[in-house]
Amino acid sequence: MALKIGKLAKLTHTSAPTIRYYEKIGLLPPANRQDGGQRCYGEEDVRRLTFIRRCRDFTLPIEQVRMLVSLMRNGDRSCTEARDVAQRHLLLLRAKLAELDALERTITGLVQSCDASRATAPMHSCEAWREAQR
Amino acid sequence: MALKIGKLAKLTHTSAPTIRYYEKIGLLPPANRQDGGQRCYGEEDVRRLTFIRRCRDFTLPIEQVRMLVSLMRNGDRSCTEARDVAQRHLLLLRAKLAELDALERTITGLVQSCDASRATAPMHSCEAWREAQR
DNA sequence: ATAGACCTTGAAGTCACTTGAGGTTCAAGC
DNA sequence: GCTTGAACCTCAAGTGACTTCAAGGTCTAT
Repeated sequence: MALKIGKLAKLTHTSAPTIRYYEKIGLLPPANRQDGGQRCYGEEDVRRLTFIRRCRDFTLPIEQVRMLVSLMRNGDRSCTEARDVAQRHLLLLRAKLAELDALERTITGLVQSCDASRATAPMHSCEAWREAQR
Repeated sequence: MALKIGKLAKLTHTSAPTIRYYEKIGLLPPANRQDGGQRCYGEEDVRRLTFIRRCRDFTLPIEQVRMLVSLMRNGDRSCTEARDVAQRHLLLLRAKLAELDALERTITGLVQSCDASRATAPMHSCEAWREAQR
């Protein structure tokens, strides 16, 4: 393997500055370096960063992600604490999925009605907008 | 009707400061005031703020929400522009739904495995963590 | 009429990046 | 071997979207 930062960023849907930022705040461990000083990564890093990004996409705060990740790494503690964090956010996550689903329906309807009215009609004739506001 | 800011905040899952902030940056119109100077709102505001919050939950930037809302209000323009914004974000939204779904499965598995191992076992015996990192 | 919840403004603080400046390393083509 | 250009480096400052604070005014229930 041996990925450079740009490749890792692409694989995990993040950005190079974000990865450096995570390293700086200790969410990722200091990366191994090549001779020239450039960071290089392996598969483990891909898995870990993917997990972190998913948590962040769901707006789990950095401090809680840090806790989950640290508990994942040193296996000498009970997982109760981590389980509780996970459990709490699972409820939130489900609520959020429902909200996003509602938004998806709203916007899908919007787009379809706009298309149906041939895209050149004035807004007030675009039923979708009235719908979207309900 | 006639809601005060706190009630509106509760109904729309926002906060009073957030509502004032939205008014300040022009995302919401200046609110009607009672005698004492306190803001009062109606059903229209509930609908509008709910739509705004859903967009924000999905991290649509304020400027794009502003555009959708403004297009919604003055019906004298073609809806093409709004349709495009909506369409672009619909794709993103679906990708995000898939990601959140993946996270939900990961975390559900995590919680279940933790429960199964009786919550007192050390982390390394908690299969869920290894799973979560895939 | 007075306690306590709820409201007002403006300014400062916070979180999680993101961008910019100015320089170094690396892989490819000549 | 040399050059060119993309991708990398560090450090500091900037940004978006709130959130919190300070210092007060208003409203409702007892």
